[in-house]
Amino acid sequence: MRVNPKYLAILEMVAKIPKGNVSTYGEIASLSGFPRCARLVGTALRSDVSGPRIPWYRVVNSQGKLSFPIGSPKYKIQKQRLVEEGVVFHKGSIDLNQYGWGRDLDKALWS
DNA sequence: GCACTGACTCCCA
DNA sequence: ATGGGAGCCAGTG
Repeated sequence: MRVNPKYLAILEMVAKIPKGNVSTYGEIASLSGFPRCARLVGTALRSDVSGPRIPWYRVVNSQGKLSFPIGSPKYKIQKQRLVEEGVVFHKGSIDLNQYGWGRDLDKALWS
């Protein structure tokens, strides 16, 4: 009810994002079994507003930025939340290469 | 039931 | 780097 099973997968995935890390909509979509359905993730999160239990703020777009208009209440909240978890905003953007979920490993290999 | 919109992403000019 | 177009699925009028 309220949410389709698909959403549950997405929400679960979001909930699995390690603290101090962030992920992208596309990433979540793929990991939850819906490649190219980034919008579904957004819709799912939006629909799941009912659940403060989901760390939706750990989800950012592929540009490493928040998907809300700058200055928007949600933007501020999300940003603050991330900062509190140790995520650093670099010029208004997050370094996915460093905080992206799963990217950190790649980075280690690359360095 | 159709059409538009939206917390997106990718690809090409 | 920037902008436009297509693709994806659900929610809403």
